[in-house]
Amino acid sequence: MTRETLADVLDEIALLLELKDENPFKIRAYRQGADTVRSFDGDIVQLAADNQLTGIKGIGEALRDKLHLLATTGTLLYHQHLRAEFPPGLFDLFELQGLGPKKIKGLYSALAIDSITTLKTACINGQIAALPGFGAKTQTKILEAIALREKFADAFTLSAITPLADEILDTLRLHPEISQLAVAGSFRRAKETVHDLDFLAATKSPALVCEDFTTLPQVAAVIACGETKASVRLHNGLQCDLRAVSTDQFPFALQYFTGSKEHNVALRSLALKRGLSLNEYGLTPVDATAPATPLPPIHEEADLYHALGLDHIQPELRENRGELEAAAEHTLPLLVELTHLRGTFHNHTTASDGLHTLEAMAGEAISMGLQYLGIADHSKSTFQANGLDESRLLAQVAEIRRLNATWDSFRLFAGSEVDILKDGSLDFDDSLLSQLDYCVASVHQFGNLTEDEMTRRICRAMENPHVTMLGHLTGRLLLRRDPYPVNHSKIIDCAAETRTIIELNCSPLRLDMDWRWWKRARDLGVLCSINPDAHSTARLHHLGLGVRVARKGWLRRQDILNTRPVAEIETFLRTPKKKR
DNA sequence: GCCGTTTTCGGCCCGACTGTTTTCAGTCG
Repeated sequence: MTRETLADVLDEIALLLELKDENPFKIRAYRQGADTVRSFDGDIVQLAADNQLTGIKGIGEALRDKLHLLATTGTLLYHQHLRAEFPPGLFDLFELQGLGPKKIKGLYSALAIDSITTLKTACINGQIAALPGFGAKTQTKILEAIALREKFADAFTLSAITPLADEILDTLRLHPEISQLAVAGSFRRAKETVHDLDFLAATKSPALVCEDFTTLPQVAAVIACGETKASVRLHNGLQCDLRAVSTDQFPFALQYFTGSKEHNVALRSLALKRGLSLNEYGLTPVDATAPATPLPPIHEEADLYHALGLDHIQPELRENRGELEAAAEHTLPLLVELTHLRGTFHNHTTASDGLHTLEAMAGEAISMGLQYLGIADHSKSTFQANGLDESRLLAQVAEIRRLNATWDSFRLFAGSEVDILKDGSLDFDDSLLSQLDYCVASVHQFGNLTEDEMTRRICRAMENPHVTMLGHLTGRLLLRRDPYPVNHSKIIDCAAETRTIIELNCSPLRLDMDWRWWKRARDLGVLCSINPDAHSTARLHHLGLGVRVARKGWLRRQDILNTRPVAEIETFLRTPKKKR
């Protein structure tokens, strides 16, 4: 039983209850339960098995008992019974844009439509347009949604759409009727993948701005265009929304459209407790007749948070994972910034599978204003990446020592990305590792082990006194390859115990360890190293992406090894691991 | 189903757009 399974079952129950037209708040409770399970800091599967799920916000008696049953027996009768009422293919229909529970249920009961295939056939035969509540347009839109799903099943990674977002921002900035402009949504919150881009414009001519937005050269199709809102689909399949508001409304709208939905729901509840109603246009007293305490003027987002008695919450933190409570108690973290970084570890050169030489990589790091750069080419077992054997590694170490003598205010650290073998032993023996400045240990093979085996294997590697840090913890490639199963809690505990640093690998497809685990690691005193895993000079610049993700994980300057100046790093690496 | 500085019952965030409607339901964010 895994955390994902627990959460998926709760989500599926929510869907089934929606189909049954159940109480929407009950449905929400299951959804929130699923979110809580996914984001819980700790071994929630074990807690559920031990029936220890008490005092967790969002999980009450009913969910606690159901999760306990699931974790101990692997199934849940309540879920099974609900499931038996509907065919399994119905779930796929929820992925189609424009179809929700009501319509799906209507399709099922009227035409026995129970899969995307049967739906497509019914559309082509014109049966959908004839149904009450449906029509010709709906039928066309369903066919479009099916085609869209076939073509673009995936979300987009944060880094993949950053240039596109910038491009559109640059164009919109030239619009004479737009006075303020921003991207909001999950992009602004630095989610690792995003489904759309949300643009927000302040203007006196909202309808005109919306219309002009739909004529951008990147636009392939217009989904909707109204007086204050427009939605388009770009040529690459990405949906982009624009909201046009007044200058006065801008800070409220920016907060609102940045989300997350969960953060906003919680924030609006908080406002209600203060007798205030919050929406994208303003903050107003619920009871207009009651004597109003005057609200401070709100010119920017920070003013809005202050008006609700909170410290300003940075966009990356707005996931309803404790940031509202921390803002009320004035204990929000002072988040790390790109300018804090002094160097970075885990980078490749032409010696293994990198594109650029030692000198070129060092040159780029120097031009970026860094004080040091850690080299960590692959070890011999990763033969497909031209991993270095003992003699080639020692030659590289000698070369690094020679180069270091040529610089006054920059240095390379000689390391290795040493393979963690199947049993948790390392690709090089201790006598060789002890000659390096540092060592990154990573898994590159046998990704199909069980969670227990994988966790034990990684923990064994961390117990080695020469392993400075753990590389890309789960091996995931966003939207391409699932993470291999590991018990994050146990690995973080082991890292704390063995004083092993965990890498935040900021290669755009990895962003691994996942941001959801960093706060826990940080609280246990585990240090983070933001590493680009750069295979070329250009990829060193992914450090900026790494900082955004680190911020999302609540990390401060002091939580990150490579914010330290070079002299401190030298001392740190010379200090025996146990005393670090 | 969850929750509590309106506390064990009665609330639970809020608005825009579309399509099929003739006053509004459904979906989305």
